[in-house]
Amino acid sequence: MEQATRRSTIADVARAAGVSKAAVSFAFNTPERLSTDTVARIRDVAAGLDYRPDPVARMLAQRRTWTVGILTPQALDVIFANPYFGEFAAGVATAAEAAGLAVQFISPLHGSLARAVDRASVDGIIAVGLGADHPEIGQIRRSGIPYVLVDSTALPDEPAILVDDETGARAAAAHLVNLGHRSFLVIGIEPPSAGPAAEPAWVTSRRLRGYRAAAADVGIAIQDDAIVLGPASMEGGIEAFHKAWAAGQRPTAVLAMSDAMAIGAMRAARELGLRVPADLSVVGFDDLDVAQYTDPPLTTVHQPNRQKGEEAVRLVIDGGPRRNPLEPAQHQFATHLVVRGSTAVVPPLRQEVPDDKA
Amino acid sequence: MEQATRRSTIADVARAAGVSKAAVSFAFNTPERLSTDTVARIRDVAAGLDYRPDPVARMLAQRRTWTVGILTPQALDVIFANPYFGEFAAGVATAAEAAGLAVQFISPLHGSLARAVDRASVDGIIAVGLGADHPEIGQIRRSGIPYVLVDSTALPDEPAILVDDETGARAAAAHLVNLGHRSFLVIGIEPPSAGPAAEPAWVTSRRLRGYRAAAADVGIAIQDDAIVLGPASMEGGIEAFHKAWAAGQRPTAVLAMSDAMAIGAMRAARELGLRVPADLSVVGFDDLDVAQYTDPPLTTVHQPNRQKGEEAVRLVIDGGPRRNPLEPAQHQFATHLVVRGSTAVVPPLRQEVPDDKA
DNA sequence: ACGTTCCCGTAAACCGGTTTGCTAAACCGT
DNA sequence: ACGGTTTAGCAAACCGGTTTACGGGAACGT
Repeated sequence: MEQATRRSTIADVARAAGVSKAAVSFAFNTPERLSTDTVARIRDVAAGLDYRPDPVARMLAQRRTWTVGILTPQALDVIFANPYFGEFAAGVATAAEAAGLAVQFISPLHGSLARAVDRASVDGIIAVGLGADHPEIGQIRRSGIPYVLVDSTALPDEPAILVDDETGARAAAAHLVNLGHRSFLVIGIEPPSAGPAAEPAWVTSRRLRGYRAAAADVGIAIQDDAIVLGPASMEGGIEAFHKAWAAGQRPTAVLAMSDAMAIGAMRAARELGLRVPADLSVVGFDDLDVAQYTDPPLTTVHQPNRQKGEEAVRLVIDGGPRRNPLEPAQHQFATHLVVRGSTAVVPPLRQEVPDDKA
Repeated sequence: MEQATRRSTIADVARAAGVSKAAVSFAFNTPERLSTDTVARIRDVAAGLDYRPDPVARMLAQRRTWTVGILTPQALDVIFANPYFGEFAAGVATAAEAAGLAVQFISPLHGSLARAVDRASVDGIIAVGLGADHPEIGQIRRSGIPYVLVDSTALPDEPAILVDDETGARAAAAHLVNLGHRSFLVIGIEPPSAGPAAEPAWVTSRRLRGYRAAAADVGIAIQDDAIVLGPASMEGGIEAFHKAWAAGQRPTAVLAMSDAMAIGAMRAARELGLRVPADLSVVGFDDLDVAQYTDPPLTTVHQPNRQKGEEAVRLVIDGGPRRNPLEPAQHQFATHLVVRGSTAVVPPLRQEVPDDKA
């Protein structure tokens, strides 16, 4: 029982093969610099010692980590609770794998995102859902590491993946308006940290603008008390709906800013004896895979979750210090409404609500 | 516009502060070794240069990466398609964060898991869903890195997170049997690689044993043509059900080995005009969060997905070379059936099927 | 006044690779 | 036979930290 046998290093291999460390390195990385049989011999010896170059030492020497980080302001457990993130991460993973990159998650360490960023050894950062005013993005900007912002707002030339939230939201609300709905409940995503919920750039605000625009088209104003915020999860959706209901809201339609919350809202509504969509229409946002499998299938605003992830990797990869200035630093995706079964015409009894508050 | 300003190193700080590199290092890691004002001065200078110790160099010197890896035999995009994995990963993330560890995903790189493992710089590996015969786990064993096996089979003393699959599966099938069902379709998870689907240790086999045991209690045998395999995703469930249906299977109940597949199966059944649970009962496995939100809510076998992840981290953390031998290397979790709305008594018309094949 | 201890800080080795000259031998054409 | 070019391989610097061994001086005990 020898104790945890120290892994063999490049020096061991060099010694055993009677060559220099450099030769061993070449044998693996630049074989054409050596004669074929030397390469073969070295590789044999290496295999015999089952030598495996230490990835960390390699990273240090090359000053590349071959890793991209996904940065999130929330703890990973809340992040993973929302399938949206899974789909986005799947996209990141796909593109990363193609580029030979590993994926690492960076989330607050003992409450501090800054600490986590410091600890992280990555070649690029994909920051999702950080408000533009978030202090950490300043830290990242200074650090010189390539990064890309996702689902947040960015300076005009800052690398970012954007989505046309407003148009999508507007389509969602317009759809409901066309079905005769006039009484809405908006379920929004609360901002990650304690930041002011009203930062005009936050996703919630953008989508809200869309909702309001469509409502305004028929002379309806969405009051502040018809807006309830919560975490983007199914539980969050349940709580949000119950809270609104308890506060006396009796909407005929729900505009949820995330499918997870929409699903939760449907559930909560059903618990309260409402049928969806007969008594209550619900529209989500994201178009998750599951949205097709809920019952009723969820009407929602489609955004290309996986593609966003893939594109983010691409942007961050050649988004180094001196990017090709011809290539756009930002990539905006379109959104569109997908009508499924969770929306229907306004229930007859509620149809005539001449004024919002008469 | 100076070019990508090189980040300041420990040497820069040392020079600027008029001390040695060692002092700088101490100032951050072992401040008590220095006088308080020296520490303060160094920290000031460091802050001024916004010095941030290079995590990679630190890893090399300490020979610790402060990272755990989650190893999966499938590509990450398919992994993330199953919410089960998200919940498990959430558990891992929670425990990792508490221990100050980062989380990295290790999945096949250009088709090779071995290559991915070599590239990965982690202190411990959580391998999920690898068959015990998978060659890579040999590689991991040899590498000396602490690891823990999840959802696979392990040698008696090998660190592993286990789940009582058989009991849970048996409960699921027994529930259906009690409702009068006699004609089943089993939807199983296909093994990751091209390995023989029949490796007796694979999850699918364990759960199948449970199903068969309960069926045998009433003299029913589940034939091989009543078993259909597919990837553990909603799409996989849809395809599986359609395939079975096309092959002439007309079960009154479906035993799915994953909730994702169960949800897909419900969907497929509905497309074929079957009502769940009136015409067809469906039982899943996993008890995902979403299982509560499908309609009908899914009857399923509960397993503690998040806890499994948390416990895996714990095991791998102090599962180093010389673990405390008193502590168990393996941790087995119990399972139990959660009855919701997707199961009901067998439809009257199908009630009398005297012999399986008369 | 002197040996001992303690405190503070330094120099240098080290972690395990990669990469940059550089040299000695082989090859080449004339 | 000879200068010029390849080719194959080596030595050493380097990446950016951590850690061990050691030394100088102040404080302490007697």
